Amino acid sequence: MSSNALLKGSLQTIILKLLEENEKMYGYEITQRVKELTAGEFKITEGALYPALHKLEAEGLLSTEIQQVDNRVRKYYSLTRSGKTEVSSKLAELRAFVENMQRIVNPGLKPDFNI
Amino acid sequence: MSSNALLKGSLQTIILKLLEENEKMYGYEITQRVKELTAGEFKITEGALYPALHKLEAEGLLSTEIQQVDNRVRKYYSLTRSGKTEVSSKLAELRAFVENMQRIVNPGLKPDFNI
DNA sequence: AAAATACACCTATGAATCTTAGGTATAAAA
DNA sequence: TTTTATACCTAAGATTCATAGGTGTATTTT
Repeated sequence: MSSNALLKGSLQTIILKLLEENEKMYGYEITQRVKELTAGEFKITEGALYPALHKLEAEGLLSTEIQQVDNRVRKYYSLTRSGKTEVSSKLAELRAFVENMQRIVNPGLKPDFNI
Repeated sequence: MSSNALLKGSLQTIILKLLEENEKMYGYEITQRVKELTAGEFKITEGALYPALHKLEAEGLLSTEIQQVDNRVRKYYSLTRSGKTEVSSKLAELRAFVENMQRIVNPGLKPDFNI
């Protein structure tokens, strides 16, 4: 996804958070939503996204449901119960990461907690 | 480094930023400084650090200087001119990453710019 | 009508980054 | 004397992602 090296490791967090807000989404929709939320700065490639979705499903964090729309197949993903728990955990990790990076790059500055 | 998946890709940024503030540092010192700045939450492993330092040196961003201290060898790293330029670029990337993650996980919230 | 783009899924290969697990050696502390 | 701290290093494997494909339908553009 995109050319930003920092993005490594953040894809699961992004997927889980979007599904926390949207009940169910399909793969292509996720790529578009991320593009639109970040003004095109994050581009999730399908080569990264689909394996990530399959892995989250295999771990029991997501469940799937196929739908036919105009002779096209859509595979909708939703959070399972343990998926919902995992979202909080991933967001806590993200907050900790940002705080710690702030301590390194902004030494002497009070950390903020709005992420 | 540590168990946080988000850290993937942030090591170069950390190294370059620490060297921007310290003139010169050696490898072991970097691991200790990061541990102390993050209250032990980021643990940079030597298996990650040394290859990263060697790569940054090979790319011309860092220069080295050997020193003897009590019969022990220390290899000090400093930013080259292009290393100094690269710091700004990496920090800009970090800010962009955080802002975009905020747009995803805190939709409807004003981004902050203190990183 | 034909060609290109958008929609929608997928996988395989390789690159990059990290963890784990070693190895070498000196100095200090238990 | 053994462990911990200091200080450097590498090799093998895991994980994650980008690139580059493949399949097929629907819509838009030419």
